[in-house]
Amino acid sequence: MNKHEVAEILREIGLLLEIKEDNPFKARAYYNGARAVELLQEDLRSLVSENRLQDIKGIGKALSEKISELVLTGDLEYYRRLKASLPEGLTGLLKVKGLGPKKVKTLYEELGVSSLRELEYACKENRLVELRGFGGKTQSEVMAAIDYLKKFQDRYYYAEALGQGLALLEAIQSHPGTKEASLAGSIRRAGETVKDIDLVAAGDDLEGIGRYFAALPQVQEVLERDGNHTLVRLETGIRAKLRVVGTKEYPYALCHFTGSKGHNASLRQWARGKGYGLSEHGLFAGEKRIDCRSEVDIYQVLGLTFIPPELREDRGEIEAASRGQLPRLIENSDIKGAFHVHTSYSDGVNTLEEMVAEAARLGLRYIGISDHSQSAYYALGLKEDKIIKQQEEIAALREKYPQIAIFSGIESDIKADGSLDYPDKVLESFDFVVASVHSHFKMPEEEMTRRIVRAMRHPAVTMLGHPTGRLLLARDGYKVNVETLLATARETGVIIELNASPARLDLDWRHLKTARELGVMVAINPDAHRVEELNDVFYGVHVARKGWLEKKDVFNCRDVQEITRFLAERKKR
DNA sequence: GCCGTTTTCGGCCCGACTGTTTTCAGTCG
Repeated sequence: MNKHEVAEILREIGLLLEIKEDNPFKARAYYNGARAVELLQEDLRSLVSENRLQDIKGIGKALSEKISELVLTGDLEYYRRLKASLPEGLTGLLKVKGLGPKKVKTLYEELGVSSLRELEYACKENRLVELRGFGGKTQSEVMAAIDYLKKFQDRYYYAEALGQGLALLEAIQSHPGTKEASLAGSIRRAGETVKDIDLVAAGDDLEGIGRYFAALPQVQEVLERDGNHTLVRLETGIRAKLRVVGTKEYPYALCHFTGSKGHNASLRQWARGKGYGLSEHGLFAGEKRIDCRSEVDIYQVLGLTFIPPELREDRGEIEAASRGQLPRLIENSDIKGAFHVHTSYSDGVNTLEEMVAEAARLGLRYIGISDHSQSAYYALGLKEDKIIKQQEEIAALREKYPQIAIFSGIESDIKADGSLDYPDKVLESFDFVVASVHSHFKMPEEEMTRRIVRAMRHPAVTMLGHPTGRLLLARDGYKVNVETLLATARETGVIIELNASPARLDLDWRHLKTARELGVMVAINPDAHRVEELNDVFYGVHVARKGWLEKKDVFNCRDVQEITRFLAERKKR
């Protein structure tokens, strides 16, 4: 059992303990333990076998024993008994706004409610009002929350939210009363999906700015409105929330409302350790208020280098900042070219020349064309005659567009047994090969991992495309052991794709950090099927930043000579 | 359940909000 699975179980134990109304601090100890395990730099298994778990802050005798049991046997007696003592699905009730562990416990014990459906029914029967700590309002809130869950549980792609967020930001900044303003929340942290657009602004006329925001043309409905906080639904359906504060409070409010929740908690804990109290209103040393003009100041007073918003996920960034070891994150301007581009030879909308011309217009120094391979018949995968034709056209375009290097490649399906889609001789005719899974998604994890590892070991393979196959907001990826894939990448020199399509953003940023630590090279690929999608590469940059990547970790930040040399040398192996 | 240049016992991040209370518990971000 790996550290993420262990952390997941510790976290669930915390939730179950809260519902069982055990000591709340005991539950917190499990949450802290989960976090500590997730942030481990060292191999969990060695810590267990060398009996050193208790050296880690947040893990004492009891947790150490439980973690060992999980790692060694893959099971935990305590967890199983705890789970069996409560009905399955009870934790699902926590998703209802207004319900926490205590109320869930009451609902279960008094009414026997343990699922959303039962809860909905109990509300209709007017059963909640009689419960201690509940009342008429709670019941109607719960009913509304269930409706809400059913209707509006939708989240949005980062890419679609970002454009709208920036438009709102620009509008707020243009208001004469606005002194400063910024995106906040998960959209500022570049989360792969977001549920709403958070904004924070500073000015003297709090009321006026809020009113102005609520009256913007893209606002369809004002959902909540009071002194300094305005929640609206935009025409597109997405919600946007603006908070306006005084100029002095702005840096603290921005920091607070940027989150993440975990980062805030850890930052406050860190501040407390330094003798400060931190909240969205200020930074205090006892009664004395410290004056900070910006987020940079706040972090500095706390002995930390500035932590870019993308990194504020409570994954070791505070510790790294305290040691001055935060990465120097990649930026849009570091991108020199783009691989994994489709054309009308297969399922792309634009022609080869149109894609090349657009890439040149964007100032890219190279482009890597990779249409689908022959067994991807649904995507008009290329038969050998078309490959020859495309390669001839590429040769001609190289003459016509000397300002941009064009690499000829293919996105080869990884077949069920892990073999590739053409004979070696054909594969060798490309400058590069992206290997991707497009079929047989439902294999068991071990088999899928073996399949992909076999493909990665093929000498013609340059990159592994969308490593987990997930489609955000639509389907989970196939089951695969990403750690093994990364280890294989390290061993074979295969580049791991960060597929920058807004619906994929795959490999997930949580794994990118591991890739970086292993020294695995990452390519930020737009997987473009039309000219506009070449720009998607920049959404990938946001996610790469979230994964702690620097310019040097990213293949397509290299200049064209380096790329040419790299690809030539790989072919010689 | 964990932890200690404030503590080996008595704390554990902070503040706002809500609805239920009659001084506060629970939830949220």
